[in-house]
Amino acid sequence: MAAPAPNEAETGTLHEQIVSKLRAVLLNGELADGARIPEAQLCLRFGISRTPLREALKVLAAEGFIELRPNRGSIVAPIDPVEVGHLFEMKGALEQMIGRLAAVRATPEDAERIERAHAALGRPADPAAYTALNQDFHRALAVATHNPVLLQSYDNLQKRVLRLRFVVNENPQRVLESFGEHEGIMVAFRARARLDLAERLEEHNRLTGEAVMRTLKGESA
Amino acid sequence: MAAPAPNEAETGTLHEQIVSKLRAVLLNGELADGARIPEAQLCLRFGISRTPLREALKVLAAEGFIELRPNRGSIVAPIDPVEVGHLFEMKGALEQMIGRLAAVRATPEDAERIERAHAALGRPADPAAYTALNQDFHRALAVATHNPVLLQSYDNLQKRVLRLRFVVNENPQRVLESFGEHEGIMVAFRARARLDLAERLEEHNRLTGEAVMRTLKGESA
DNA sequence: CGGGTCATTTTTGAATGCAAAATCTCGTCC
DNA sequence: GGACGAGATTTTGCATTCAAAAATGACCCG
Repeated sequence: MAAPAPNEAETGTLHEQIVSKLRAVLLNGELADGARIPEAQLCLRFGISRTPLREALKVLAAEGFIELRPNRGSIVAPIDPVEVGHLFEMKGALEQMIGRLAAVRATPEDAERIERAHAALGRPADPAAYTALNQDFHRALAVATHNPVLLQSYDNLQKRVLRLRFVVNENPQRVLESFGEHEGIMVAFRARARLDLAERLEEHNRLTGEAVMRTLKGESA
Repeated sequence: MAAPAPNEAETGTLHEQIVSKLRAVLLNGELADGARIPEAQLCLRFGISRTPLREALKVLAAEGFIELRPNRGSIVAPIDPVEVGHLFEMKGALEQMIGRLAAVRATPEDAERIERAHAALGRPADPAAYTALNQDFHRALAVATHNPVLLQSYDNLQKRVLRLRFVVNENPQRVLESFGEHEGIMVAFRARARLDLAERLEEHNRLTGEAVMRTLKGESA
């Protein structure tokens, strides 16, 4: 109940709602990686016909969550370790930018949201909750840049990374390390030290990415 | 005939082709900023029915080229100076990343493409061609990062910026300055000086953005 | 019993149809 | 002359339908 943050609200056009719901289905891991998308079933479930559902599928495909195979239906985009590396690399660039901008632009309200998200993360409940709270925290920093173009791109990357949690279970050792890094990030943020914050965020992202990549490689081997 | 580079090829699924063609219509300035999208007309022109066209519209809306107004049709996304600032800011982060990565990862073939694109830009033909050649040049650098996630995001930003050329005619003074900056970029690239290249690309982008913003403000005033 | 072929069923992609909403038209009144 | 509003017209959004492609599986033959 604490963290409804990264989910889109029930608002907006019907089309947007369908896109959100469909994305949620993918992010909840209801459909295995590489699984066929059950169009008919989802239509039933959402109470709509195929036309609007397929519109949503095309959007999600453009966002990288789904793969469209001509005449052979859509599948949940399979996780490709090479692509995961690229995702984290790209996210690194955004994290740096977030650090530089958030330090300068965060309003008192932003700062409060960030502090709260960090505090919530400080008392880790179950591992499943950790991932969500962690994303809330980082997203709060992204919001503080007040750049919606950046935020949209960041959200997309975060969600694509979020899918990985079903194939690489969170590494407890890495989670512990994260807490220390988060503290450092907060120190830099509170001091509004832009370059320091940027560097810490970038490094935190890099370390997380490396841990994920190691696990990915380990599990495939 | 020289520069077919940034346009998607005639390949891919039918859906992708429709998206490309539609994007081309928008980028060619056939439809004024804020104009209603003539669904029926485009269906005729592309020889398709409304269903696949509307799928493409949703994708372009998600990419930021179109605005969907419930029950009131889609319009060409109006140019908002604030958003333009955000676009350039975001692009700045990517340019930096491109500099750092391209310097290290460019293959000899990449280098050759970059040199050619730069040479083509060196002998400026008409102003319309300049914008396209300029984008080719910068895109060649982005390609040299060998990161498709980055490239896709970069392409999207470039295209959104490209639309501006119909509202802010290229400033000759600024174009001249660009040549110098491009030379500097090439020097850094040939030396594979990652930080120098990153900084030059970032600055070049910033200066371009500032020039565009000045023109935008001037014209609205 | 395994492999391969052809008919059947299912699924996909796109055109068409239909109800609801918005827009336009034109006559009326102030 | 211009503002208003009822009715016709167009446009939108979605459901439905239809042809073509792929998946299934029944059958045959070696």
